[in-house]
Amino acid sequence: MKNRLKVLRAERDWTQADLAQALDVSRQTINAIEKGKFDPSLPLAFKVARLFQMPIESIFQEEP
Amino acid sequence: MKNRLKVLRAERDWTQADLAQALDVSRQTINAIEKGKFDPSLPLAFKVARLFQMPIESIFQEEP
DNA sequence: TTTTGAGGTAAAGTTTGTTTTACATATTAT
DNA sequence: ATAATATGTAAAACAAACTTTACCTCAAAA
Repeated sequence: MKNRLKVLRAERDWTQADLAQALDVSRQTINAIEKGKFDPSLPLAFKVARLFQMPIESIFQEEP
Repeated sequence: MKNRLKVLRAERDWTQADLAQALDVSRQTINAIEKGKFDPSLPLAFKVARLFQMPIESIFQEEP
């Protein structure tokens, strides 16, 4: 799975720590997701979508 | 998280085993998700959405 | 009335997601 | 040039997702 977290963060000038706090997860979790180490859980993906107010599919995408 | 798997299955007259096979997971996984025992992973949610050709949010919903 | 198919469940085990702590490197501000 | 902030990473531990095996109940079919 690819994701646009880094870009969405940049658009808002948020740090990984900022995003982590907004989502109530650790900064390492954000870093790991951004670096593709693992995918978020579905509940966390929903929180991300709600935070950015866009569909999950426009933030996370299956890799071809 | 709530989900509409049971209804989507029923509309297609699919068994839990049918759906499990289509998604390449075990029947117990489908049963557990339908019964709310746990949420699917994000990759599995994407497979479900692709199979039913609808957005993740129209299949899975955060509980109020 | 026996068999079959569908759904529910449980235990044990593996894999994946997440936290905490900790440190290292890079970038920015003073 | 130094200090502070942002990012990358790693290990250990725990939690959640998923598999396999196995068994049980119920309803419908044969």
